[in-house]
Amino acid sequence: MRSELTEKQRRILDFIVECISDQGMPPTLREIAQHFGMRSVRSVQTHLEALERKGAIRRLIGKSRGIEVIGQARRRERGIPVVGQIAAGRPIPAVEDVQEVLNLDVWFGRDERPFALRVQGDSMIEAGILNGDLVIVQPQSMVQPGEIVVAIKENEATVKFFMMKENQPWLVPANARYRSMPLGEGQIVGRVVGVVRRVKHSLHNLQEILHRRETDGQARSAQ
Amino acid sequence: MRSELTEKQRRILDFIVECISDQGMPPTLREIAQHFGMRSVRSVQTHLEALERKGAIRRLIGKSRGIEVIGQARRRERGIPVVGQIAAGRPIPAVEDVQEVLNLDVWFGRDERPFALRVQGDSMIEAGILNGDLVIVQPQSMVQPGEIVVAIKENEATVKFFMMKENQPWLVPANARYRSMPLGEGQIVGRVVGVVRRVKHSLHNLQEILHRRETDGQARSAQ
DNA sequence: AAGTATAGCATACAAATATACGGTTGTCAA
DNA sequence: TTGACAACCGTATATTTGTATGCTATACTT
Repeated sequence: MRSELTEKQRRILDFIVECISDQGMPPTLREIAQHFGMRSVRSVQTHLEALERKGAIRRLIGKSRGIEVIGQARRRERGIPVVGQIAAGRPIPAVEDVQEVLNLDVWFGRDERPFALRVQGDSMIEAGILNGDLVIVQPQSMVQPGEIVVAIKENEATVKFFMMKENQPWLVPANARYRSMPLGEGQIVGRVVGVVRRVKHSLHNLQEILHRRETDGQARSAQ
Repeated sequence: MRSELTEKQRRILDFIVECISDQGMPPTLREIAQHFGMRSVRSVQTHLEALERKGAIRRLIGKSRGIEVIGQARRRERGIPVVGQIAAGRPIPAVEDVQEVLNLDVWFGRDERPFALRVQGDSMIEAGILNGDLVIVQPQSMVQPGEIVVAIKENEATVKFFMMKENQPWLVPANARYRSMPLGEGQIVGRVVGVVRRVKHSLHNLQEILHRRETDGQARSAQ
């Protein structure tokens, strides 16, 4: 759909999105004309008509700044495009096809008020949850076995797998160096629906992995 | 600052924020008047003047819909609160102290146009990047050893650790079952600055971890 | 050759919109 | 009482803005 757009039309659409993003509202026709050095509103008109015809925007008739960008890049002004393919040989990674726009609000249904919790420790490392990660928690008291949950036990919040053992609820870490424990008096706070991590640069991670591999290799050759 | 606002002024400010959030642009004076059943724009004028005087908004003179909401609650309409402590014994997990508001845009400086890429395979599993995860990629051609990078090699995008070996760039997986490979003709697309995962519910993960632990335990007792 | 889409120009006009000036009615503190 | 607000109404005016017409030129398709 967006591929049908002309270069000019695409640039105008980008400008509209940029305006919404930067100054909080769509531009007027004249602001668009001015930005592109056009001396006539008519030019902008035809472009907007084309954009509307191609389904890229919707226009609120009569309203000032009545331009609404349709599609994924809709109202949430900023998002990170999720690409399906990136092509080699392009100057800057050319976004081949934008599959969706990454946005936390949309991802984790914002309606039910989730919250984020910073993970301390490596008890869930085998589930891909590292020390320092943020887990997105959906508050709920009922959870299913196999779900990753946040529970409060002895006044401390912990992230663990949830499972039933002998009809009793248990909290199971994803790290062989930790032990499972019964939920007991603890209470389920919610279910982990997402993980967000900001990757920090440190040689440490790589070195640790290489080291582990070496020792692993030695162990194998020793056997 | 907001506490100085009148009830009416606060409601008008809320309406403005709501408009920006819902229809993507601030309201006109008349839209505000209509919403509150006022029959004169003048009333809205005085309210906006008061709001501006009290520092809640800024006005772009002459511009239609030229209202800009100032302050934290500005344009980032929605975010997920990151909590430091959640308390036991509260009806709904009481957010004790909100440390920050999770927002992808803020987290991964949006200015430099990062994009997201869905990871296929488990070659980075030891770095906590699982199959299906989204990695946030900051486009750049120069990277440091130890950084997780996205590279294109043989027309395929891969996520790997980057390192120098014998003065040559190498791509190193975080999974002992995969092999390192020289970058060779491949090219660096960018650096992984973040990981975002939507946790799917499946017993599989837990079962796999429990199974691994069992076999691990047997191996230990065998030694 | 005719039609259609793109990309411009210029101009006119009506509707939308912000702004300005003046007035009324309360409340509250000095 | 006076003064300073808050919260309204009404009206007038200038500006902004969307919409409507008409024109030129190029490229492409049928």
